[in-house]
This record gives sequence, C-alpha cells and structure tokens, in this order.
Amino acid sequence: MANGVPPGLLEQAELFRGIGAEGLAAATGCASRLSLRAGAQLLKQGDPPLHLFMLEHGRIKMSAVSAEGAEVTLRFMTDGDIIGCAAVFRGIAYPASGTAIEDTSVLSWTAGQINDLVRRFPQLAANALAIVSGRADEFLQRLRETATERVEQRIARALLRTAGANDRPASRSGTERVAASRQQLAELANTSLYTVSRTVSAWSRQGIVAAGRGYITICDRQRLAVIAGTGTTG
Amino acid sequence: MANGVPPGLLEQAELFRGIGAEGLAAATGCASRLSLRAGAQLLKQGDPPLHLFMLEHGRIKMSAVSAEGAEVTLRFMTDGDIIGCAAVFRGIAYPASGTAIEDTSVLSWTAGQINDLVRRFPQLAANALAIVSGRADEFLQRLRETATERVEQRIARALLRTAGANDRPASRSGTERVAASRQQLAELANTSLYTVSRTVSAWSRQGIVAAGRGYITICDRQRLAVIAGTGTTG
DNA sequence: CGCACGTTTGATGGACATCAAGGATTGTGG
DNA sequence: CCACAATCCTTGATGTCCATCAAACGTGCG
Repeated sequence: MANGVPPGLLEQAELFRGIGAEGLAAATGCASRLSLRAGAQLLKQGDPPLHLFMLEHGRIKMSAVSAEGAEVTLRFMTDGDIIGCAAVFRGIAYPASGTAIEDTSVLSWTAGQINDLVRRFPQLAANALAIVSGRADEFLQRLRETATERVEQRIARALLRTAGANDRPASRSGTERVAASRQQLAELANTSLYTVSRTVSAWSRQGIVAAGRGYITICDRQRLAVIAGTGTTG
Repeated sequence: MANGVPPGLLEQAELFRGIGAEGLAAATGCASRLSLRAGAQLLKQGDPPLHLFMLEHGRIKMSAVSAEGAEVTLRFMTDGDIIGCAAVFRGIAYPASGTAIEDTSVLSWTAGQINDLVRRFPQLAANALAIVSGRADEFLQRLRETATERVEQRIARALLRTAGANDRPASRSGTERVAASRQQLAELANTSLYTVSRTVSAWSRQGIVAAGRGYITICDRQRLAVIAGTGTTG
C-alpha cells in the first residue's frame, strides 16, 4: 500500500460497510492522505465537490454560514467520520465548511474515484443514503432543540454529545474529561459564551461538573442527563 | 391501469426521474390510491416504514415531536412531494408525522414494492439520496435561520416559502394569494401566532401584504424578499 | 514578570412569549 | 335573511429569558 493507509481502518467507517475485502482493498488503494495543522481549512462551503474525506485522526469543526454571514456550528467530526458525502454523491457544492481545530490527518478520494467505486460496489450508494439520512435526522433534532428547549438543556446536550464523540472508550471512573471551550459549547448550543460560562459555573457549584480552562469534567452524568432531558431511565 | 393512476403523473416526482417509460409504467402499475379528509393522519412518527407515499393532490403538514412532547412543524407537502422516503429506503421508523390539512389524495407503495422497483431501476436509489440530501439541506437552513435570524425575517421566509410551494403557476399579476393561517406561519417560523399577527399587521400597514382570515396576499414581493434577506438581486 | 487568552460575574436592555380581552369573519340553523 | 356560535385574528399589558456590554480575574507561556 503505497499510501501507507493501514488496512482495516476503513471498515470502521459507515460508508465502507458491507463491500467485502475486495471493496475495502480497492478503496484503501486509491486513498490519499492529507495532514492539517490546527486552524487549517479542509473544505469550504460552496466549493465544487472534488473530494470525499474520511477523518483518520483529529477533530474538525463543521459550520455553515448564511448569505448574511451568520455562522452556525453544525458538529465536530472525529475519527472515522465521513465528510463531503452528500456533495460528492450528488455532484453539488459542499453545504458546509470544515476546519481542523487540532492537528488532524484525513484520507481523501477524488469524486471520480468514488464514482468508480460506487459502480463496482453499489452498496456504497445505500451506505451514503444512510449517512445523509442520519445527518438529516441530526439537523432535525437540533432544529427541535433550538426551537423548543431552554438554554440550559441545550448546553447539557451539547456537552454530553461532545463527550460521547470524544472519549469513545468512556472512562468508567464515573468522571469524564471533555475537551471543550465555553465558546465551542456555545456554538453547539446556539447561545453565547457568557451564558455557557454562567451555566457551567452553576453546575460546578452543584457538583455536577468540574470546570477548567479549555475542558470540563463531567462528575455526575446522571444529573446532567436529566437536565438534558435524556433523563432518568438512562 | 386498474388503480386509475393517470400515466405521466409520476414523472413530476423527483423520485421517479430518469427511470424511463418502463420504470414509470411499473411504478404506476403497483401504486394504490388513498383519500384523506382534512385532519386525518397519513403516517405517525415512530411507526415502522411500511409505505412510501406520493402526494397526488392536497396538502399535508409534516411535524416532529421530541420526547418531552414539544412539536415542530417541518414543512407543508404539496402535489408531487414524496413522503417516507428515508424511512422506507433505510428500513427505519418514520422520523416525522404527516397530517392532512385539507382533503387530500395520496399514492402509496409498500416497502416491498419499492424494494423490487429499486432492484429493477437502480436510478431510484440515487434519486432517493438526492431527496434525502435536499431535505437535510432544508433542515440545515431552518436551523441556521432559527438560530441566527430575527422573527420578522423568519416569518417573511415562511410566507415566501409557502407561497412558492402553493401557487406553482405564480400569478404574475404582482399580487399573490397565499393560503396560510397565522398559526401555521407561526409554526413554520418557530414563533407564536401573536407575533405573526403583529408582524403581518405591520406589513399590511406598509402595503407589503394584504391580510385576511386564513390567507395573506403578497402585494410587494420585492420588499418581502428584502426583509427575508433573499434580497434585492431577485 | 507580563502578556495573551480563556473565563467569570455584574448590570442593563431588548426581543419576544404569554396572558387577557375584545373585534372581525365564516358557517349554521331557524 | 338574521341571529348565533365557532373560529380566527388583533392589540395592549406584562414579564422573562437571554444577549450584550463592561470589566476584572485566573491560568499558562514565552
């Protein structure tokens, strides 16, 4: 494998499921690797869909801006996530921008390569549908939340979500350290960093979390889940 | 055609594009027709994806509720729209509920029939991806709006959107009558019916619209577009 | 040590929801 | 054709959630 992509890596990704050893080998074989420093932009909203990406290691912030320039953070991508799926499969411009928020390594395929792969392994199309549909569900959920829920609830959700996305091997010590600045949480919860700070401070006083600079440690996941409305029966 | 579905009807639908005369005939042949009185429910969020629907004539409100019971109206479906696409293609529960808000006629296919059709006409899978992806974009846009825009702007958008969805043959008389109660607009703009009423009254005073019971007539689409931020260059 | 950056906390105000009550429009039955 | 009910719409008064401004504080780093 000239590109040095370890075999087996792609299996984790939802996109490459069910295409067999041959499919995985083909996809692995034509992948390129790309390294990004923290702060570098991977793709820009509105750009033509030349590449499909898969995050190998690191974190990327996906965000979208409106015509007036208002920005919304959509989600933070982590290892194994696919980026640019809908755009490449449909041949439309990327609907969002992606920026590395820490040093990150990414695999990429050209649109042409993906088209070839799809022709040989039609399962990829079904997988793409699943991914896009899942993303639609996510947006729908965010929409519901933003529209109907209070700030504290949204912040709790945002925290739990980035917790889940980060520490896959959930430390079962009960406490769980989440790398997230107030600003980042604010963007995910559609609120201001001030409100996040106040809320987190209040939680800290109640012993639900322990706050630090650039991170938050979840002490009482139960109570946080109750606040998030993911409540009780968890 | 035993079911009385007029040939040529399906061509309008995004889902059935590019499958040729044979495909259209096959799809038409196995479609069933369903009539709904205003207020009747077509499908319920969480139900297993037994049927795919296509709206033949009428209007259906799609809405989703959270675990806590808060409801969000997603969109109003009109002639030719596909309902249940993501659910049937992926085999997951319907993500939203659909209720007829006027007497409506719907075509339906069972999940099995759709699967057969997809096997024979793979283009259907690509079309489904386009539909789902388009819906994701819509949600993303709504999310951006709800998060960053002021109420007046959102109401303007909601009004223009339902205008576009209703009167396809846009009456070029300059004025355009839109069937929409204040309550419905409020749901689409994620606000209260009171605020909509106030806003519409203000517009009415400025001559942008003319308001009536159950409808709003757009007099100055230009200015409305400016308010919506779809501005000027239209 | 001092700078930069993230965080905290108070004070203020605005946008909008909500409550309340009254007015307009449509349909129904006598 | 008129009275009545049922909706839908309007408009004022009030309150609250949260954004925003301002300023200080803590932490880590060169």
